[in-house]
Amino acid sequence: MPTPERTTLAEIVRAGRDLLESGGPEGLTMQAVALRVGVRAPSLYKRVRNREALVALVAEATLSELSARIDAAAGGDDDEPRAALRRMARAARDFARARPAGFRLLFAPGADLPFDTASLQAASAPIVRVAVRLAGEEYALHAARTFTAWLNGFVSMELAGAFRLGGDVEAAFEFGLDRLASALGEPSA
Amino acid sequence: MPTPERTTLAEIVRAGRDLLESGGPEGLTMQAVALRVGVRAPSLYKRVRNREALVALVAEATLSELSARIDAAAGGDDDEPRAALRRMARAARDFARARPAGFRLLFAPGADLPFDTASLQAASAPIVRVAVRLAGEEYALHAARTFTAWLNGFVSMELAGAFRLGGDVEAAFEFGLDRLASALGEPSA
DNA sequence: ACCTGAACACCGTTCAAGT
DNA sequence: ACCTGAACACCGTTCAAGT
Repeated sequence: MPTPERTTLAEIVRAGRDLLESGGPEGLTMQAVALRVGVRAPSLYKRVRNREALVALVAEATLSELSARIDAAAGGDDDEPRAALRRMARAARDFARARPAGFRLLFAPGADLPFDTASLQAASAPIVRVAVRLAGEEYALHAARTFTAWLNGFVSMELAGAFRLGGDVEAAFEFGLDRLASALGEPSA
Repeated sequence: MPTPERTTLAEIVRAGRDLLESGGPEGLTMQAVALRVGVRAPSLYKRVRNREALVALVAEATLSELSARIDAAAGGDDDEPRAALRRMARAARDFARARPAGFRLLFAPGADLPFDTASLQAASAPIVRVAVRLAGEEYALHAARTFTAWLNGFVSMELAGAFRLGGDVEAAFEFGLDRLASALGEPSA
């Protein structure tokens, strides 16, 4: 005798994301997720292999949202590359502030969350595209990695509260953005 | 009737660091730590408030070791600043590879591990010192933050396995190092 | 075919009782 | 003064039994 489905995978992932933001990683329990979607914990295992797999799905959903925001900020290909870089950096930083726990999950996995290579590629694509225009084909990947590393590092440290020596953090962000944009565009020394 | 101490805080923290590296964050359990130092789990609470406090101590010990390595790599004040920057970056990257789980703990805390501001200051000091020589007093802090953000971001992404678009990751590291050193030394645009 | 209560292993933490 | 077993609350996960 079939029983009607009382929830969906999408609903479960959404509940996971909400719980992650409101209660951190340790707030993301199977019981809390189950409660939110109106089911008992054992039922979750019909849709998801285990908690780790659910966390991976949450990470992937977060990455794809970040990816979409960066993409939207990238602008057209006729745009000034430095302006595009600035918009993408702001978009990523704003996203990290809106979803700090989700952002942390992305590049700071407990063990190593293997997100899909395709998702990672989609997220990098707009950055690589701007890097091509800025640094040229040959150095585009290096330039994109340098920019992404700086951006991810800056935002992570900001979220972790690691900037505590005084000074204007906002100005430091602008400084880094300016200098990187210049540096990436120059011919190699 | 006093009982002789069967372990010490230092021993407990060491056990915590070892377990973190061998089994990740979830391998760092109170029971495993207790077993290693030859005591039962409840006894740990004589030296440590709870697991979270122990993790904070592990993070702080890791930060201070990283700090020492960067300091050792900084070299004398008569040295070429770009060479010093390169040595410090290598030292940090080597450290992250030797203690990946510990490194992850530093800037990717579950909630927000509040490490001691003094430790943070000690860790930044050699970088700020080189930044002064490279960028001048006025922009030293901005420059140090830009460099640290890039370094931390690059190493974190490397550890997380986020560089998967092909290309030479080693060369990307050198590229970033070169371009940053140049960019930070230039007068502001 | 999905859902559930019951059960199990495991973990963090407290506490009264030992020495 | 430190250490311990026992106990409690909580979590992830499995599974037989319900519909």
